[in-house]
Amino acid sequence: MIRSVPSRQHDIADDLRQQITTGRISPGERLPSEADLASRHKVSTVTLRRALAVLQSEGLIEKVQGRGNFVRHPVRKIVYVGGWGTLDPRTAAEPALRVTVRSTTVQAHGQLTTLLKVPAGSPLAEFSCTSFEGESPHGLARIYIPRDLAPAGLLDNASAYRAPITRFAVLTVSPAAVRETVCARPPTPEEASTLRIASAAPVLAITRVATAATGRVVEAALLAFPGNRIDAVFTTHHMLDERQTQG
Amino acid sequence: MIRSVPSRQHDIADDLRQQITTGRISPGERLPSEADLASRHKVSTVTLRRALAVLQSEGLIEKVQGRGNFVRHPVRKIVYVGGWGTLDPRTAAEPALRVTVRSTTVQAHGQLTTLLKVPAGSPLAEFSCTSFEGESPHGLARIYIPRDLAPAGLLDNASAYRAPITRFAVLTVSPAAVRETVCARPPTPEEASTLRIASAAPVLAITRVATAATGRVVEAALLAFPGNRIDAVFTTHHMLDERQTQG
DNA sequence: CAGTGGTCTAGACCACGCG
DNA sequence: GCGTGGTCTAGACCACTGT
Repeated sequence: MIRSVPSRQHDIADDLRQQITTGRISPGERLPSEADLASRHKVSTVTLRRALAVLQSEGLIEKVQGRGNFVRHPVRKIVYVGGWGTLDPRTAAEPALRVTVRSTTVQAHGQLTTLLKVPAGSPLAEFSCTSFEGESPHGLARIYIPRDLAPAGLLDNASAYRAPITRFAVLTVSPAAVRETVCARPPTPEEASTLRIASAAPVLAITRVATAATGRVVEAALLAFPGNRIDAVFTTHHMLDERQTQG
Repeated sequence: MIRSVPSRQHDIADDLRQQITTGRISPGERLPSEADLASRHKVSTVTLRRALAVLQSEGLIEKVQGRGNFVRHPVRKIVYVGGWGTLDPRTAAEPALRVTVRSTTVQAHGQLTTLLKVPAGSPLAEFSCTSFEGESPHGLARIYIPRDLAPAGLLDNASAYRAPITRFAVLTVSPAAVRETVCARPPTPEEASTLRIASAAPVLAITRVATAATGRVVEAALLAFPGNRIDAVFTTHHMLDERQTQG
């Protein structure tokens, strides 16, 4: 058995997890201070903090320096719908989320030149998006579009734009192809603080490149979500020109 | 500035990361013992171990109890190709990987009944796959197929099966639709030990459900990869007017 | 200011791997 | 047995948040 030596930190994590999932501690509520919890469970602060780190990596609690540890609101998993495709019913039923959008113009550099296949220095419209679910942020995006393709209105009045926020979509036309690359990685310091996750908690990072029928790349998006708060769903339908042996 | 107080653990992590990425410590090589490193950097063992945890969560090192900390082989990112689609050129160029496959018959239960849309207790063929890149494991899969759809030969002679291993494909026919759900989460204890990652290091978990044209679910696969060692790529083509021909 | 989390120390003991 | 990593302690000091 792997758990032959049940570590104190996991015992405590299990105990607190129980209290959270059974509702004995309500979402939004503050946990007792770490010093309290440590003395209650008769462990050192280091051990107690490791227990909390487990819960944080599971997305159950949120740490705020100087204020305390808080139970996150019920893990209503956000659904990211890949492929610019049809909307999942669950997405349509998404609760109201707030999205802040800030748009600027930047020059292509580094990775962006590769993704967008433009020379360095090309003017790009950059949209920095952060979405919130109530208080807690739950998504980050930087979307880059060649300057001449950016919808004019957006640059002036970004806040008026109401988009399918789980996708951070800005384009108004459907591209011919979308390639999305997904990986799990530790958050950058900026992401960790913005999303209120631990530097140990993974983010689900999605790099989305949309290409027009002409082959021109019309959008590159760098998205980051708290790994435990999102499911990215990709649906692929196969044309019937392939052999279909299922009766 | 976020780094106003550059923590010792990050300084050390940065230093070691430098030595690893510049090749001053070779892949496969063992790092000095934690006690050594701690005294060299003049930090406590706890702090040094936190520094190593950072590198581990980045997939740079591998900890082996009783033996030491080892530099992982160059992060050759595995590419998981979603959607049962055409193979990415990079996938075709994948190095030889070893895959172990163990097949058994189980009865549908829990989540499986939902995924496969079969009643509890239905006979399923289960394929437990582990793939290795040299020494290090880099992927886990459990694939479930309704018993009557399982290729007969596989059940008897699984080892003979050589499949596109980055996809853990078992089906020999293309399904009509594939839905893949991706999330990042902490590994289960089993995954952590099999993949040799920390319990804090995220796995990229992919749940794949393949459906035939009839609507019958012909496969459910639960995949887990070390988050930092894989990119999952999903490509969606939109054929609004143009009938695409891949190629 | 008091209370909280964030980082760190200088030890200790245990479990594992290997000769 | 010995060296290794894994867990833990009982403090300490700093940075942040609120009053």
